[in-house]
Amino acid sequence: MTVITRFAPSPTGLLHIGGARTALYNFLFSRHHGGKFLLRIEDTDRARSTEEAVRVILEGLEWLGITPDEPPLFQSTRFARHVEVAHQLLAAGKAYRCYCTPEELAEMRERALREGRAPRYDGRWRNRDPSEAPPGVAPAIRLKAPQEGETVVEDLVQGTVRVANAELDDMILLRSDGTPTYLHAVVVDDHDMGITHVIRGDDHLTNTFRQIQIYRAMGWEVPRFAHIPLIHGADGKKLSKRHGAVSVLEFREQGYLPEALCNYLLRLGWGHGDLEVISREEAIRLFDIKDVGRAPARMDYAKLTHLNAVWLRRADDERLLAEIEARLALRFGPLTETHRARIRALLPELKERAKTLNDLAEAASFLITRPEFEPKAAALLDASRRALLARLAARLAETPFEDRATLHETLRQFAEAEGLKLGEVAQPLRAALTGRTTSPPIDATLAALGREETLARLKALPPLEEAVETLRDRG
RNA sequence: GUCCCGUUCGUCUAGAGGCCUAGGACACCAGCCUUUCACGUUGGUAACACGGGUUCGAAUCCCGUACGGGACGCCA
Repeated sequence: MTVITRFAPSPTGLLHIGGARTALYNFLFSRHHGGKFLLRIEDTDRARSTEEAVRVILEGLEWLGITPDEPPLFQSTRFARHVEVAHQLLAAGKAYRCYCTPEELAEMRERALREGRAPRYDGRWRNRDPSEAPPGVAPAIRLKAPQEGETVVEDLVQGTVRVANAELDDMILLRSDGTPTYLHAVVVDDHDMGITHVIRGDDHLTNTFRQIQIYRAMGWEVPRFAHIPLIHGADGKKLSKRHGAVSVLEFREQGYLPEALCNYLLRLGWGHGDLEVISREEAIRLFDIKDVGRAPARMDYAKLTHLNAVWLRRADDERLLAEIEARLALRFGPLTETHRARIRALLPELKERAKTLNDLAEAASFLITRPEFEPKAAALLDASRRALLARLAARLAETPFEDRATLHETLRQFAEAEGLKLGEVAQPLRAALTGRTTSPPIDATLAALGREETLARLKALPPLEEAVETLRDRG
């Protein structure tokens, strides 16, 4: 049997990391078993569904590399089929029309709650004769669910979960306005799509019992289920639109790499020994739904960021260059080939130091624009250091810049001649060239910037007394 | 309220009765490396929710308690 899984988000909000992880697990599971992964957009709630949300889901999945094997199916297009199945059930005597009014149901619920019972439909139309139907009332169609025995889910994650059928009431299949309910539509679609494994959030676990009853009533094969725990926010509360649920696209904007986010999401609720850094290929090879934990996990940005730094260091330089360029161009306009060459030259050093693409772009910015000086850097550029740098400039004017080792040696000899330690030369130089007190190694920085630009910056050092004063005033 | 699920360092997890003096990762602290910052590296702080069983032996099995989560809709 070919494994077919699906991700079935409703386009009423964002694609947040909880949804993204569900999609990832479905994807990995199907790939691990050489099967298919499908996408179904559950847009039956027309009032709340938006095209924008659909776009965000599609774009988010695309970015994460979790793409379906077939074009997405929109649930709203399946309306007629949902109705058809409900009527089949009706004709087979496995469903019935219920003429209860909303007021009646509300009262039923209230009384149950008051008497400490679970709020359930009491089945008052289950066995009534259709001739008793009140005139002018449009009926809902309810499933004639078994009342005795129990319904069991052999869940791949949760294990065997059973509930007494007496706990379940007769669910509505078709509303009185003729539209299908979610629970019914999902079953019909999953069946028609040939879904073999339903992997979803464990907030659906208790829905599963009712869904199984529909499969049974139709005589359909019941798929395997795997209910994975929800992801909670950093504060341990459920992720919701109002509460820490950010779109996966925001992670992209913040400079996270899709492979890092996937790696993080994979490890959130799943583990394989001591493995932490896991590629897509390894994930496909190792992923087993049985290894998914049962407790909800919390989002931890620090770990995500760490993983991002790991993947950043492994990333291809040209790809990173494109990402940096896209970000810097927003601030400084199009880059020139000279700029690109500088970034390329320093990239191996820059990527060691960055946690996100945004960090990386920021750290590279001095290569394409004259720096603004941080107070601590400005403080390094007092009169005597400026004189020192002027003497150094004369030496650098005669030094080839192609080779880091040569530059390093030049600096070392210069420092020695001045009776200084290397750092006492390197720090003012770094400050003058980058405007900061931290940067990649000074020889690499010089080499990337080139002789012409280096000398120009040393010559054109702006007066920075003001900054120095400010720093002094602050203590 | 009823039903369902869960509970190992701050966080993510390893752990399928003896391999556990409970391992790894992030974060944190200290040291080393060093031209700054990172990287790297060495070490450290830190957990089996609680109470009863079962067993020669329990983080692992059973029961209860507490706490957390989810579901109970003519929402999805």
